[in-house]
Amino acid sequence: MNKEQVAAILTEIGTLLELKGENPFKTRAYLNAARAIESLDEPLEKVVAEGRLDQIKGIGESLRDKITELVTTGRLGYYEELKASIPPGLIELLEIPGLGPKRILTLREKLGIESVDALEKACREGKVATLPGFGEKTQANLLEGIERRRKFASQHLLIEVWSAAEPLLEFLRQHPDVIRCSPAGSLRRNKEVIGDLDLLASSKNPKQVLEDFTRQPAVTKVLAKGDTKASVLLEGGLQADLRVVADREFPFAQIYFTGSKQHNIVMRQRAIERGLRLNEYGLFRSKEETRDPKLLIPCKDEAEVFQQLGLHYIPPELREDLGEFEAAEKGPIPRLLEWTDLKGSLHNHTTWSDGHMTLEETVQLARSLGLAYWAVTDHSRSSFQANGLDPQRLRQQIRAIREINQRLEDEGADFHLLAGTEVDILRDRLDFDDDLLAELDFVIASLHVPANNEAENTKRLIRAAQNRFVHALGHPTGRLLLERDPYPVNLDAVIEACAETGTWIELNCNPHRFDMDWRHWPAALRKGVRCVLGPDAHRREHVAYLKLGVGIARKGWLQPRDVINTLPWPQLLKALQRKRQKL
DNA sequence: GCCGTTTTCGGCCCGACTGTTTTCAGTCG
Repeated sequence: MNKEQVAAILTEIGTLLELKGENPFKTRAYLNAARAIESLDEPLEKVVAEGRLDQIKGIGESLRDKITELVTTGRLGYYEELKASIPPGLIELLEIPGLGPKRILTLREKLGIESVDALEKACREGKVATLPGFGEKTQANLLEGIERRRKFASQHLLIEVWSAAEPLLEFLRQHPDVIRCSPAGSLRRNKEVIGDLDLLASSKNPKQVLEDFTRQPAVTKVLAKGDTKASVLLEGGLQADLRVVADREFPFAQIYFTGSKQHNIVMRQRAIERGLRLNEYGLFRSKEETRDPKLLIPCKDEAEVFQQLGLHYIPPELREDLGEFEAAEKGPIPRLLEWTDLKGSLHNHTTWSDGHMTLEETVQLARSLGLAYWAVTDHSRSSFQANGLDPQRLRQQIRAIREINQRLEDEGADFHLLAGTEVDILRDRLDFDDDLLAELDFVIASLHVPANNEAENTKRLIRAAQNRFVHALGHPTGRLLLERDPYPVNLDAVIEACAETGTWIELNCNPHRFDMDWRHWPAALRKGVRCVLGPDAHRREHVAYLKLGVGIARKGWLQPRDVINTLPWPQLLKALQRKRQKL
């Protein structure tokens, strides 16, 4: 059983315990352990075999034994008994906003409700409103929650949430009563998938700001509105929360509402260790709960708050409690990749396969962005659904690209178009022979038709990495966010093979993919693997994906030196030759 | 269930909002 599977079971145990009304800290212990297992950068079997499980922070005696049982036998008696004791429909009930373990228990005991359907029926019959702790309003809200859940996804892609956030941020920037404003939550942390949109503002007149916020054109319903906070629903079902604080409180609120939750727990803990108290209103010289301005340690921005807690500044993207504290204690966090570091783009399509730009339009676009190079990597013939090129068409395309480059050179332009391919990784070989691949400047190899078998997929990817003409592996897990899980593959082994052969791995910047996942990059970097940031651009507007991808790359701790397409043209040429000479 | 230069027991981050209540429980983030 691999890390992801073990983590999923531990998380599920946490949820089941929550439903049982167990001690919430016990629930949290399971969720913490799941996270700890997930972020392990060595094989779980190895840690178990060497008896090092309980050296991991958050895993004690009991969890050590349970994880060992899972890894060695593939089963866990405790989990199976727990699961059998709870009707499966209850987990779904927990997803209805407004329902937690206590109310679910009441619904179950008084009305025998154990599923969303049963709840809906009871609400419609008016039975729920009669229960203690419930009322007409709660009943109506539950019904609405059920309907909304049916109609809209509860999770949204980063790109959708940014599009919704931008007009709201613009409204805040323009508002006469707003002093400072900022995105917050998982949006500011650039998570690939987001639950709801969090915004923060400072003002002397919060009531007015909140009032005007709830009247924005995109708002379809006001869920809550108080003196400091409002929640609304936007078109498309996305929930947006705005919190308004005094300007003095802004940096503290920014830290608090940016999260993550786990990151904040450590921050508060650090404050307590120093005899201080941290909340969204400030950092106070007090052990007691307080908002007393006389005890406030004033900070003008987030960096000063971190400094007070003995830390260098931690960029929002890294605030996941996945190693940022250890790093920020030791010294400054390295400068992470920025959009302006990119010198070119290496994974792109044209009208020759399934793209919507011609070669000429591609050149125009890339030059208008000030890029120094751009690789054309159309699909290979087996991707017939994408109008993949056969060897003859690819050779034609290479000639066309060489002609364009000749013309650019004659014009004295400082721009280069690379001839490349996104070659399919087939069952037993690549879609093009080595002699054809050797004619290309850049080769990225992708698995588009995976097997339903981890060993098989791993083998295919490793074989592709071992080919001396393959520069990079494209979107190495094939996941489509909110649509399709990654295909089964042993990524640790693939990363190992890429490290050995000097093969780069793509961080595909298509917002549906963001593949390879940011969580795997720190381990890959430690092994010496480098990254290609690929927009996988099929249309003109897809170049914007590069910018989004930079946000994800930052979550993976990628620095400019780790990313191939930050290299200036002459160095890129050398880097492209290296593997062919080495193997 | 985890954890410990204040602790091996008693903590574990903590405040806002809603709705059902007449002072607060439950949920949420």
